[in-house]
Amino acid sequence: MRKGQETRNRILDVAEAAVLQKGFGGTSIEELIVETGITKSGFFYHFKDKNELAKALLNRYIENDERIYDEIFSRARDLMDDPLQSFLLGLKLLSELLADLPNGHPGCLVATVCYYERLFDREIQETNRNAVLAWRRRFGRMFREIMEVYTPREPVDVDQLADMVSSVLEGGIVLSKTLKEPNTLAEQVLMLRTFVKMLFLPAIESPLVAVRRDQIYGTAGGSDQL
Amino acid sequence: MRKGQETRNRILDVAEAAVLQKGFGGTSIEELIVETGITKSGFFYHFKDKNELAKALLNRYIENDERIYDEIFSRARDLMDDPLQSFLLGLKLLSELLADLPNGHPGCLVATVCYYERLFDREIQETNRNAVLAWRRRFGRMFREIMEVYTPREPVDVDQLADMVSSVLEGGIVLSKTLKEPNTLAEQVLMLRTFVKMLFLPAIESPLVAVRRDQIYGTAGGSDQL
DNA sequence: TGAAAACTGTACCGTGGGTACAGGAGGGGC
DNA sequence: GCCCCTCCTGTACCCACGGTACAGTTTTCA
Repeated sequence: MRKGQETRNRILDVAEAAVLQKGFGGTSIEELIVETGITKSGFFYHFKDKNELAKALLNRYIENDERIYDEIFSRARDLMDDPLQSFLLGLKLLSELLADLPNGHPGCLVATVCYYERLFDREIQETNRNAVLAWRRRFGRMFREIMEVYTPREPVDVDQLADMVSSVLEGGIVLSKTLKEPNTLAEQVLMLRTFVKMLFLPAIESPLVAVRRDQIYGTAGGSDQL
Repeated sequence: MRKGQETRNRILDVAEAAVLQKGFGGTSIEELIVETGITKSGFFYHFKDKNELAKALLNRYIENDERIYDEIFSRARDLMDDPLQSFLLGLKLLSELLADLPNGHPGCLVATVCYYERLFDREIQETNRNAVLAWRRRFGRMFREIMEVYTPREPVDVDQLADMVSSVLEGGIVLSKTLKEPNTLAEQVLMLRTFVKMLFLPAIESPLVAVRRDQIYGTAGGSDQL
């Protein structure tokens, strides 16, 4: 039982890398079994067909993705008490993590599935949709918390704001991969951070404003701390 | 000569729709010739292999894409004299155009190629890279013009800012397609517009602005003008 | 030690990408 | 009226890949 899981995971590891580079249609089962070091029969013992492989791949990817966001933003939450500062720190940590990926971000499976949709069954499409909705809820929750304390400079819909985080990440990955510039993704995340900062931290300067708001958030020194 | 081009374009039309839904690997030549109403030999008369089809598809897509941006932003330029107002109008027009697409945005071929890269030759990858660089130059040019008149509230790199436009578009497409919510893409573009607006149109209202640069950040009340 | 789990090996099928030609319809230029 | 060129059709064939079927073998662990 343990051995089986191990092999299964090895297949998934190899498959994930291949699929992110070549898409599902471009990845052959043949190459997966060669690289994993098993036989075709062995492969079909673990996954009854390619669709089932995709399902397992996507679920594992989403779980891992969620875990990373959990870690980063809960760490940021521990370090900063203020929800906005905590979120801004989270974005900074995220951008650092992305910048440290040795070969750049390998790609997002959600996007891969999105551009392959019609060949998968409803279940996978629903899983993918739910993953994006989970991002919306995650970041939406954070922005709602922020909005309990801060008033945005411009009127914004919380869900749309939350989606902006996902958009910039997905788009940043595409740009980074296409340009073969690993940094681009990290830079885009920092750009998003600038957006959020500007949206909630009014430029001011004017102490008149802050006083009336029964909260004064002060930051010292240059404008680019976490 | 005219007849040939016509057939070729029909193949490309069918292929583009199919590829955006199922990826290159998921699109069979068989289905293309059935839907186009030609024979296999006919297909290979126009394209010597799938790679050449991809090349033609990508080039046509990019050309069309550029044409659309040219139209939108030059129209905006005609209507507004100020570079910032013109750009903001352009984003508005773009979001309206995207919102009016009957079945939502069909997907971006640049992203499709990006997630399929390894199976194409260097030429296609370079074409794709150049398309993204062209976006960077296009929007970068616009932001540089804006910056001759306006000073951004936060220090930003022009190229990174330009890339933000591409990121939000690419990411918005992925979200929109995955969620099956056509509006999401248009909303994301408007969100980006909000970002640009905030970045260049200083908050306003306090003539005291910048009194003290070693600042006190407060939160202001309702502040939702352009 | 024995049953279940985790495979291997072999053989076979259909589909799809691709090649190789041979030939035919239709139009334009001479 | 003929010829040539473009734009195809038809046929036949090859290999890679996804997938099935199933019999047999090794490994694991209770």
